[in-house]
Amino acid sequence: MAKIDAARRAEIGQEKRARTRAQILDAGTMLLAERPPEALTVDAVVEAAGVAKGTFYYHFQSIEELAAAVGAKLGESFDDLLTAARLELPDPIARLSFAFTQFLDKAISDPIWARLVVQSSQAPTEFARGIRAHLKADLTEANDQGRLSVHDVELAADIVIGIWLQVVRGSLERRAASDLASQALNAVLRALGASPPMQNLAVA
Amino acid sequence: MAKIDAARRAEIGQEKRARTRAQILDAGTMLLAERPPEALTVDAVVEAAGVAKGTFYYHFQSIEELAAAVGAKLGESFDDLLTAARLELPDPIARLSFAFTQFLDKAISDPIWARLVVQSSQAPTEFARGIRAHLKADLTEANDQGRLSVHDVELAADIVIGIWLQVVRGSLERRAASDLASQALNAVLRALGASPPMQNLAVA
DNA sequence: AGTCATTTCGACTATATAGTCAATACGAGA
DNA sequence: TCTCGTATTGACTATATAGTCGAAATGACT
Repeated sequence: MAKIDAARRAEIGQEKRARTRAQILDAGTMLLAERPPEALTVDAVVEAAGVAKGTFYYHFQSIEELAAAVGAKLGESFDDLLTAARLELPDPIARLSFAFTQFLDKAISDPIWARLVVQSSQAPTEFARGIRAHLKADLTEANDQGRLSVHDVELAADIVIGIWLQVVRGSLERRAASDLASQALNAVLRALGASPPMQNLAVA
Repeated sequence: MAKIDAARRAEIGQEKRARTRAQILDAGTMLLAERPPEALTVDAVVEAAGVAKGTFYYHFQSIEELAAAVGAKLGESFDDLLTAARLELPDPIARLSFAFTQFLDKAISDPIWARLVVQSSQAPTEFARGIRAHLKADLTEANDQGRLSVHDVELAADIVIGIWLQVVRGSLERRAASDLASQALNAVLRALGASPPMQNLAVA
């Protein structure tokens, strides 16, 4: 007897636990891509994840908590797409353009991700506010440099986000044209009254 | 006895019936402005409408049918805002601009309507397709006149709709600036690469 | 006041979904 | 093989929602 290493025991379970949690999270991701959280049932999740009902409640307190976890994961995916750009591009419009294109390319190549983002855009979540905050920072900087026709930053953000979201919706319903991303980006820049970033960056 | 006029009887009930149906429709409109149809329950509707459950099923077969009726009513409200413009404005860009502004003004002055439209934009309904069809017709005509930079009509439609929807969302969360509508319209026209309509709208 | 087609009501049964918990399975180390 | 902390299971109770239906109310007309 004697030695009962609690920490070790917890460690042991961790892998199995993490795997099951990931299963549930993936199932939730898939389901939340096609319906709003209000219409998501625990039964549907456990069936899709292939686990028992009790297991769901062992990992999450409620559907809302699962939805929050999915939202957090989604937020990370956005950060992943951005980190490279944020450091290397000093020009705010170039940064904005790069991010816009990155996100759009991702949406076109990963429809489930795209559907999830579109669904999430309905009820402003934490990650959505983060994205908007970054965008507004870039827009403010560009505006301070006198490079925008739209001086209202909130409106400018709505223009960028609005076009992006609707173009993504369009790409989910119709086949996306090959030059859709650059076409959409140009439209955004024209809408903002911003000239395209000077030199060609890695945008092309 | 003798005379039992069935047609007359039906006519009698009509007024009461119409009133109750309108109550349910209004309640459904209010509730669908704040949640998606998948999350709407019959109990919630009948409570909001102040009628018994059986009454709901006497008028509608299901929540989906109610949602469709609300959608149809919404479609009519769009048509009402358009009919004046459609006949009097021969210029497609002027027409588009007028409609955009009309819809935006309506959204700003009627938040419930705005919320309902935003909610409805998630799952493309019949009326949404109608709006888009009209828009595409105007855009096609303008493009045929060589007045657009965006030649892809689907993309052009997504730009207009996307900006509109997101600006409406913004106006629901923040206070709308006084010149929001014209600012947004100018952004749309720039995005499309269309010069603003000539001076007076009454002339081509 | 009486008649009767129409409308409304709400109690009732079905079913679906939420949330709990005692029992079981798992698996690394003794 | 056995122990024991952790993870998983699924049957079970609660509650919520769907959908039905006989009874009651309504009101124009006689």
